[in-house]
Amino acid sequence: MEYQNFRNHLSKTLGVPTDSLEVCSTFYEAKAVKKNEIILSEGEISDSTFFVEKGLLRMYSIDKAGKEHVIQFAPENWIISDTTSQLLNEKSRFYIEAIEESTIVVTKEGFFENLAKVYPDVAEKNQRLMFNHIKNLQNRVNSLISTTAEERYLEFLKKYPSLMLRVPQWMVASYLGITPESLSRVRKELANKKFII
Amino acid sequence: MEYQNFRNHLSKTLGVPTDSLEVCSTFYEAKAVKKNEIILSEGEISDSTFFVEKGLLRMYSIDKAGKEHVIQFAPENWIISDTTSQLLNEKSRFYIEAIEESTIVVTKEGFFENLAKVYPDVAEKNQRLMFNHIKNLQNRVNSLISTTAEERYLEFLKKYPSLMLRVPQWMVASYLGITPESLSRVRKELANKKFII
DNA sequence: CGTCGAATTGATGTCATTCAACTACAGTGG
DNA sequence: CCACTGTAGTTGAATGACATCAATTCGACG
Repeated sequence: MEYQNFRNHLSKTLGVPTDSLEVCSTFYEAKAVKKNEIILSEGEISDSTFFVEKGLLRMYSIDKAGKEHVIQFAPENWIISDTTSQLLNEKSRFYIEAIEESTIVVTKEGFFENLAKVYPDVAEKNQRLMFNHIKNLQNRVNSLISTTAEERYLEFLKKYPSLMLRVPQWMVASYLGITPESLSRVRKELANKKFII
Repeated sequence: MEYQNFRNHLSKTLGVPTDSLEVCSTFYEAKAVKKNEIILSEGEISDSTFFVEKGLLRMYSIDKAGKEHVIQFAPENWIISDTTSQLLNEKSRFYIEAIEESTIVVTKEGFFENLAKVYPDVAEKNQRLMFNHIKNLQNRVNSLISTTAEERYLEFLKKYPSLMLRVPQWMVASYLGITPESLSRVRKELANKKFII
């Protein structure tokens, strides 16, 4: 069956039956994206959300100096979107790009509303997901203003154990808010202290 | 009339008439809080949101070393709550405290749901507010990983022009993720460059 | 007026950046 | 199959940004 992860995820997080997708089949479509393909660019307005069926995406910004800064990674079963662009109808300040060859499910405007019509508690469950997102962002802010690069790296390893193996090191550095060189040194330090990596 | 700001705010952001509050009057109450009074502590579980009718609140964390880190300020007409504690039912990791003597409106669990029953598009409008919150947090993360202390200070001044006059400088430093000493020097630098403060 | 926290300032230390050089390795085209 | 190229990662030396510690001043308020 297609969209297996998508179905399971919706079932698990929104509490709808796995065959519930038929009711809003016109509101989503699968898309294969190649490595390094950009599916959302700065300045675009998009009302889509992207569910990662397989593969790995990242969201990042580019500053005036031309440097990239990773805001978020999205491996399998994650939903990623620029909420600003999506609901507030503003131009996106971010890029979303595939780090690996991926399969994503693009849900269009109205998908969740439509699902909510048939399964009323979808709206509430959906809200819960958003709260979770806010929680993660608050944690990230908190950690950025209160911890060192080394601590943030250890947090990252703990929270996303397998991601380090799939994401280029310089992107992780960017996510942590440091340079690739600094991360390299942090890792060396940790290796010396016999924290195995 | 009481709760003037609260009514106006709900009317403006949620599109309900200013006299609509009667329908859910059992779901909120005003509260006067003194300066330095803590209305939510780490470890507590709270299903309330706090609307600032008058005054100024802040949300902050305390790290292992005992240092405070300001996550957010909330002046008049802001809503502040620990979303984690509120909807995910986990213990709060933050404190919420009054910086000035304040009047707040505490809305209890069910307030928005109840309002939404009578005014159906409240739910959607409410979601929009949450997206806005996410947008702000993303901006903050982006700025923390990509800009210097000076840039962040200037951003802060631009975004919250009057707040600098009401918030002790060391709290602003904490919000920016630097020490009070550093902020003092940043300000001195800017003064030299003839950016008037 | 005296006290206490806030803010400033200086001296010094630490962490992370920058720039540059070098290695390792994967992908490309001849 | 090998040479060429480009990107990732590491390392070193110098620099810069911010932190820490200590001393002093400022200012609000009882």
